[in-house]
Amino acid sequence: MLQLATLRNDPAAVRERLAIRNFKDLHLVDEILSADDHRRKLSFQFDETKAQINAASKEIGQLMAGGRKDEAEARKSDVDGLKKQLAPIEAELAVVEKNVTELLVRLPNLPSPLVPAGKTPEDNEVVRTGGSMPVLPAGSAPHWDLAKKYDLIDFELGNKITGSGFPVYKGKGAKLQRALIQYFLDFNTAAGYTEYMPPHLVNEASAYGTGQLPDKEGQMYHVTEDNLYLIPTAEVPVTNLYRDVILRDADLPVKMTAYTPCFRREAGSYGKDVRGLNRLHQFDKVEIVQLAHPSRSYDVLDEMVAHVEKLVQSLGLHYRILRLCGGDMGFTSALTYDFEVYSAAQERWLEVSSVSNFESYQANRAKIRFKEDGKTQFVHTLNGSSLALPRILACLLENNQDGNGIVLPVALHPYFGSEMI
RNA sequence: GGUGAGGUGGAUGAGUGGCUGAAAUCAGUAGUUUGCUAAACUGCCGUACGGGUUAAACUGUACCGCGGGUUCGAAUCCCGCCCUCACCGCCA
Repeated sequence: MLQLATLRNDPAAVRERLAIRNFKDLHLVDEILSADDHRRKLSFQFDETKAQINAASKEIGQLMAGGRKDEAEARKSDVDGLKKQLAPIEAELAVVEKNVTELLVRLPNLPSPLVPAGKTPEDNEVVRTGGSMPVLPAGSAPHWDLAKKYDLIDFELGNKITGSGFPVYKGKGAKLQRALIQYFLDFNTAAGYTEYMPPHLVNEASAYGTGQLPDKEGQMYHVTEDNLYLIPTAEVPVTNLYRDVILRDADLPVKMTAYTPCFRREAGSYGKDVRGLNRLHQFDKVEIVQLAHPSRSYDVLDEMVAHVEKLVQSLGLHYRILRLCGGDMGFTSALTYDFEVYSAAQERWLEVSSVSNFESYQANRAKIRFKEDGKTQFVHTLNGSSLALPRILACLLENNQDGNGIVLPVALHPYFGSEMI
């Protein structure tokens, strides 16, 4: 969530920034400020009254010790009166404090100045394009046909044992998944990211820490029996490794990478978007996460984008990098770059990575801080996919089909053990 | 799942009603000194929200797993919850 100080310092600027992402409830800014004002007044009253009570209590102790019982009793009745005053203040303060937080959580992050105005994906800015447009031979097929032809993925079996959106990878299909995961992890650790294998279920505090709760409650699978959530991305457990931690400035940046399956309910999705590997309830992804010094976070973002770009390039895919417009950006992000690769058989771009700077928005929720020159402040958190597997696989299959099989990029040969499927 | 023990500041660990926001040790940090791959000594060293100040200094409140209760006063007593550990049971 945003820091109250940000709102207090320049509410007009906050409204202006929020307008970039077409945020409608701009009145929340003033509501929060006046609620906070109220909070501060009550808090002051509470503190003052409580100070009197504390002082009196101390005195009573001394009077009792000195055997001056009558005076002590008199002071006790003073305290009684103060406590009667305090009760309503305390009750109201609790309500107001809760109210301030609830309102504040409803504000999305402020878009960085680089974010273009706009409402829909069409308004996203193409930053650059790379690789070359694949030319397919006659009779080429979309990946769901190829997956069947080469017996790589069995969607029907997935339907049978779980449901749609839960594919079963088989034989070389399964091995290719494993090869991709290992290749991605090696690529990331070579760039200085520490590899983690986190739990795939998280508790409520973790889901709140990275902003999945309360906004995206319905998007996660919820194990109600134990009140745990299946992770929608490794970002959640990995970022939360540092929840409630105060680092030293010398510790920054913290660079982490993890492979995990990701679970998403994707309520409301339908149509050709969900065909084959395009949109799944369970998929595999390798994620990179960094905790950065605020003054360096945009350099770090550029570095992460360059890192993912090299990885995409090494797979020989035609790609483009988009700077998301205000209307298309995630709730918690300040600036997001999406990577899309071109699916030749489907003739459409597929998102395979999303690299974002959350500035202090997540850090404020998760209380991830660092100390510099004696001052404690929030880190900036960043993360990106490096990479999500299904759509990469879709493009690899479609773009590299030559009638006899699938020609794999050189980078994967040592991991897959052969050059073709 | 059963039984028992326990959750205190970065770590270890004292603290069973007021002198404790919390001893001591370690780690960290600033400095002094002697000097050689380090030792000794001294100071500082939790977080949040307020008041105050140009900024400090200074100062108030809350927090000893979480929530509630008893009391003039709670880390300390009571209740509920969560978690951890040990042993047993089960089991990859």
